[in-house]
Formats: sequence, structure tokens, C-alpha cells
Amino acid sequence: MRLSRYFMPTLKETPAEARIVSHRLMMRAGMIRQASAGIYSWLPLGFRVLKKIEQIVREEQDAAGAQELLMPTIQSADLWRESGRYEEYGEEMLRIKDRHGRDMLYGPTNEELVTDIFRAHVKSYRDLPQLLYHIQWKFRDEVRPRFGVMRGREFLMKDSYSFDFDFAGARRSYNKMFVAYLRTFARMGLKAIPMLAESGPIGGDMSHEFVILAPTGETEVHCHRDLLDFDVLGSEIDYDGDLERVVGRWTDLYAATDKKHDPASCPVPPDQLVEALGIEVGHIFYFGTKYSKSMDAVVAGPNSEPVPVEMGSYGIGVSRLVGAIIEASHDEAGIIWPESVAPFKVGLINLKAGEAACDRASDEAYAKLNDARVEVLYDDREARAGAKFADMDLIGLPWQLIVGPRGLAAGVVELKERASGERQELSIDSALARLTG
RNA sequence: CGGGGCGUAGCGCAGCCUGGUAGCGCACCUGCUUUGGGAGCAGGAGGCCCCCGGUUCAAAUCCGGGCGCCCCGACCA
Repeated sequence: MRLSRYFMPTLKETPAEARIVSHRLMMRAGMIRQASAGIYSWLPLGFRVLKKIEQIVREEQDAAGAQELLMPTIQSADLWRESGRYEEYGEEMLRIKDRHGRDMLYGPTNEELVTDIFRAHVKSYRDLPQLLYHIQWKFRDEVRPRFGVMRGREFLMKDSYSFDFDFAGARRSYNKMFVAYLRTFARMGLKAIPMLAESGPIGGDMSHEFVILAPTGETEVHCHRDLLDFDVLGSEIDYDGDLERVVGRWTDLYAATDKKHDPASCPVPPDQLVEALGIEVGHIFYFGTKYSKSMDAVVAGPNSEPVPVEMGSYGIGVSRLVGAIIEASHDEAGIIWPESVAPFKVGLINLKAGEAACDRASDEAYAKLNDARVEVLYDDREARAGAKFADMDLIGLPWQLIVGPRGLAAGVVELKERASGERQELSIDSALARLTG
């Protein structure tokens, strides 16, 4: 993509309303534009990141055996009356009427809808387990939206729903999501710590919040330091095998948010305790037969007896992750994208657009990167070097390939790694080899 | 939902108290000079001053009512 033609309205000054760093940087980088309180348009650069994150979530869900479907944003109130939540949910639910005066709502979540789908089609225990998910926009009419996309009213969320015949099956489903979540966040370059969360009316240990560590996070996190070193990407996961060991490795070590942490009874010796700040980006939850009973989602067991299915739901805040990743990865100059979610891998800077040698070398590098299917944003604008460097640092692409008259005279270009700031002078060919290899 | 603040050019703001030609910086357009870390000079374009009503010869400014947005707290992916 040529920057001269790309819609990327960067700002030198910070809009007044943006208080936290991710919101400020997203506004300045031209990723989003606020439409109303807590509601945002995603401009091309921001949209690319959103899609990258969504795709990682999707791949890991699929790998865990979940199946993607898509449920609507607008739901009928009738289903919610069945579960009893239409009255229960309160002001956070955006309620609307259609032209016939029927009560509708913009879904804040999808348990009712997915349960309705399930009960209509699944009648036998032989068809279990099922693990369904979708990635869809939700709306919760927060009293006070803030922090940009981190706490919007409209937000993109991945939510999965598991259906099992018995508790043991529900636990297997839960474990699948547990591991899939670890992998999902790790692939985005995040340190995600699962924390035992309020388990609701059912009790037990099957509710975890996933908190990623970020210096500007809101939640205080206390955990054993070994949790930070665990690697979940290095080994293949057999989702049909026994996941208890993998899950146990993570849950055996102490991790608690501030609400649950009591320094007096903390089992971790001080020298092994990490105290950090974090942001909640995922939540997995087993809730048993809460909806299957109220909504009559029943399958026939081996003796034809009707059995309400055991369910769980599993959410990831996809749009929140865009902000959360920035909170976890930025510096004074701007965003530092992990390569897996970066809107482009390489920013190609032509330091002197309009000069024949620079244009020729830059155009050629651009063509070669495109041919190699490397995502590249080519700054071919006729702007000053400083402005180009500043914009490129701001939008945080992992690599900058800098082509200028000074280097070309010596037969070299510069390759700068955004994260470390390290620059190397290389021949064009070896720089390209590094980026395409 | 309690408390506070703010709506003036795309963005950041001044002007409002004390009514009288709507301003500054950045961004934008033209030209010249400049050219490896957000250039300089000159010229230019861009405003229902949030909306409605009131007071007044005259309202961005004073008064009343609405709407929007933000911040702090209680609550959430």
C-alpha cells in the first residue's frame, strides 16, 4: 500500500478526550474515529489490526475444535423472557421496538440465542459434545463508557458456548477453551495470566479471567513468577487428549487480582511473587444447566431419559484487545505492534520522494516485498524525513526499511526494528532477504 | 446513577467575567527557498461560535430550556 493513497489521518496533537495511552495512540495513528460515546468507526489501519486479532482468535478456536457460526446482533425479547433475563438484565441492555411494536434488543451476549439453536436441532446425547462460537458485535449500554475501545458500548467479541452431557464433559470443554485462550493471547505477544474468578451460583473452580500484563492496566495482579515463563506455544496440544495436566500447570500456581488477594495469606514467598498491572481480556465460565433448564435444552440419555445439557460460555474481547495490546506495547514515540497483529509488517520509507535514485530503489523494494507477499506500507509521500520517521514510529510497524540518498550513495539502506530501535545498514538485497525470509 | 467540567475551523485552544468587525498554533491549498528526526518566508481557503427560545439597537459573550461529549466515583469483555 502506498501511503500517498492510503487513508490514514494521523494527528500530531492528541485529542483532548483521550486520556489513556492506547486511546491517544489509536486516535493519533488514525485507527479509529469516535461516532458516539463508546461507539467507534474503524478506519483502515485500525480495521486491519482488528481483523488480524480476530483471525488469530478464530484459528485457535478452530484448532480447539470449536465451530464458527454467526448469530444476529438484533434479538427478539421473547427468548430472553424464557430465560428470565429480559427483566433481570437492567439498563445495560439496549431495548428497541420494531415497526410492529415487538420488543427487540441489541444483544449484549448470546446464551439465549445459541441455546435456542441448540435445542431445536440436538436431541440425543450421542450428538454431544458441541462447541460453537461466533465473533460478533455486541452492545452494552454502559453508564460510563471510557478508555476508547477498551470499554466501549459497542464492541467486537468472540463468544463460545459448550454443550455437554455431563459434568466431566463440561470440564473437558472448559479445559479446551482454557488452553485455547492461553495460546490465543500468547500468539499476540501477550503475557496472559488465568485468574480464578467468581464462579457464580454453581460454585467450583471453573471460572477464570484472563488478564494480560500491561504497565498501564487497571487491575492489580499478584502471581507466582513462574507463570510468566510458561510457554504454551512451543508444544503441540492434543485437544482430544487429557488437558488436565496443561491446565493444572497453570492453575496450581497462585494468581489473584487485587480483589481476591490477601497479602497475609498469600502462599507465594515474596521473592517469587510478581505484582503487576493487568487488563482483563477474556473470561471463561461454566454455568451448568442454568439456561438448559430454563429454556428446555434437553437431550435424551442412553436410557431415553431427558437430561438438561451442561453448558459453559467463553468470551474474548476482540476490540478491547486492540487497545490492550497497545497498553502492553508502546513507547514515547508510539505503538509497537507485535508482528502477529501488526497492520503491516514493514514500513518502507522513501526519504527523498522525487529524487530519481531514491524513487527507483524504493519502488523496486516495494515491488519485491509485494511479490513476496510481505505486507508493506510504502511512504512515498513528498514529506520531510522527520515527519516520515515520526509517523512510522507512531503507527508502530515492526520493521522500517529506510531508503535515502545518503545510504544509496554507499549502496546501503537501513533496516530498523521498531521494538528495539536497532538500526542496521545493509545492502538492499540482504535487507529484503531479512524481511522476506 | 451521584459529583464535577467542557461544547468557538479537521485537531489543540484563546475570546465570554465587562455585549459592538470571530482570533491563535498545528493541519490544508499556491509559490519560492529548504530537505536523514514533525522546516522557513509570503499569500490563501476554511466558522449556523452545539441547538431552541428570551433580554437588547446589537448576543460566541447575559438569561432560560434542551442536546452532546469528557473526567472522578459505584458497575462490566
